[in-house]
Amino acid sequence: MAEFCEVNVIHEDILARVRERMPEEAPIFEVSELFKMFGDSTRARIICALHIEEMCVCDLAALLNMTHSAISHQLRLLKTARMVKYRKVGRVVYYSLDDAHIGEIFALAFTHVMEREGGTSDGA
Amino acid sequence: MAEFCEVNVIHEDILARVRERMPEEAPIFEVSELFKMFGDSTRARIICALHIEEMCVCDLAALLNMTHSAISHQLRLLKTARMVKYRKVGRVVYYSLDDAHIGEIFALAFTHVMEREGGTSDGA
DNA sequence: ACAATATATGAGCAAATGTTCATGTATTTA
DNA sequence: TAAATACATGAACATTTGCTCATATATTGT
Repeated sequence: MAEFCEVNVIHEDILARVRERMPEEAPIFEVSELFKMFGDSTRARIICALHIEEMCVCDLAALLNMTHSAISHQLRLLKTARMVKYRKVGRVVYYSLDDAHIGEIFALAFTHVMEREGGTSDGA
Repeated sequence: MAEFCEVNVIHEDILARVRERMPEEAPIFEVSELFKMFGDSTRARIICALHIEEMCVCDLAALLNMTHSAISHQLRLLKTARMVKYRKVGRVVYYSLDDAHIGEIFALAFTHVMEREGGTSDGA
């Protein structure tokens, strides 16, 4: 029974090297928050749609066959995560992707998934 | 009171165009499942570490300051999502990223986050 | 064979998440 | 001004998630 030294690291060398090159916790946390937004199929479909064209809440609801409320809640999250922007025309609010990177990241992941299992190469 | 037609689509033209180019639901679902794996800071840190070097459960637990059990549970999820692979040497199990794409996707998102708010450009 | 070690896993639990429902706000039209 | 429309949002609720704890399995060393 080791009563004093409970430090139980198998490979100190590996650990040292990884610690050296490991990024700060804060940016990793932010990246995971960004991915979290992609990580729900409703939001993923919204992003996918907005990657094609600017849309209003009503059209998104019709496209995804969901209530306006559900869409609106999700858009609020995407807005907070700075992934979508909007412009108001009268009482209609048009949403679009806030940054080209958002579409790129989604497209890269889509390609990965399609390559993984001989997909039908649908354009994303 | 419209009693018959409850179809309430604002922009039929936009909707038609988006429907035309929208990918199937199944692959979008898979992409969101993939992103879900990135969308937790513990898993994001694991992926980040394995992007640097192959590691065993014990070392990962030490690096991230978490229990072996927690790490093991997360590795099981990553394994199921085909994001990590492993090799056994005696009773030690070394994990590494299963596909180069995984690292690419993470790196791209990391870059996006760092560019967004003048980060310290830590290599991911 | 037995103890120690490295990892895996099921159950339980608190916290987070996504939807619905009801209601509020802003804008347009009659 | 009043009704209708497009959207936003708080509360409630069921589901999912991620951790801990206990226990199981496999491998090594004595």
